[in-house]
Amino acid sequence: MDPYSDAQRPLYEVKANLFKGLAHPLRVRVLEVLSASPSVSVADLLADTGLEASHLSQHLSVLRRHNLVTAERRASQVFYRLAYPEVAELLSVARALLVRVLETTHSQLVSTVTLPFAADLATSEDPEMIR
Amino acid sequence: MDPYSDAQRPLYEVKANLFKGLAHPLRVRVLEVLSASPSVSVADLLADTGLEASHLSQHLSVLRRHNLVTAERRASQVFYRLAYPEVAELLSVARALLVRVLETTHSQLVSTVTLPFAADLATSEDPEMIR
DNA sequence: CTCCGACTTGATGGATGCATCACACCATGG
DNA sequence: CCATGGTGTGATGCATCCATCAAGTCGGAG
Repeated sequence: MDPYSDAQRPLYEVKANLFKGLAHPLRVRVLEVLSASPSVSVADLLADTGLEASHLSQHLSVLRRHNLVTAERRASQVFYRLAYPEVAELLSVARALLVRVLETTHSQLVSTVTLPFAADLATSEDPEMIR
Repeated sequence: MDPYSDAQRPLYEVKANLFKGLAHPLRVRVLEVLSASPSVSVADLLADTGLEASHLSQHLSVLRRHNLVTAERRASQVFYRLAYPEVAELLSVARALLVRVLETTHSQLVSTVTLPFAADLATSEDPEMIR
């Protein structure tokens, strides 16, 4: 990513671009693994994800391009780590949000399912609320 | 989003899906505006973003579907707000990460540009580091 | 009731991302 | 030097997302 152009674009565009880099399950998985270890070899990531080497490499390339990870070659092996500890923080906050979402929507769904008139109650709680 | 299927999918998939919902500049912009106000009318969002109504509506639909915002109709107007305060927190942490990235990459670029031998120095700092 | 402003939904062409296979590059041992 | 293990890059068909226009729905005033 060109640091000059990032510095000159609106922050919401730069943020959206960051989220694009994060918007694939396997890339999130890789970052989670890297959050749990200081440094991980590509071989270990291959074992963890079950991906073919070139497939993982493509995803790692995206992560590198977004400055989310750094790569270090040691002999014939390459090791990856998070480029910044803030990446782990971001994943952690995302998790907290999802837990919250899940608690809320799941409890609503459960109450709808288990109570015979719950559908009516749920509707009358906030009749103006469009979901 | 189906709460049951989210509860049953791996967390990294659910996270990635969340990031997909965030992966467009205008959706980030909307969330930022909503982070700054308790409740914002669609008309205000239209004015802020400069979008055509149907275009904004499509993006708002994505945000609703991802449980990031809630909508409330009052007479002929609709008002939006963040579904959870954690959404603002996530944007804030993303910002902190980007600031960090920008500081780091920008200072590297500046040192490369301003010092005649800086390119050599930057290279020898960590010769094993692949960027 | 009709009309109109506000907003949403549907359809679609073009842009971008993903998965896969072939090939390239690097490091090391024989 | 060649062979091999480890990893990265390029090309491409298919899937998904984005932007845009047309049409639909809701609420309220006359």
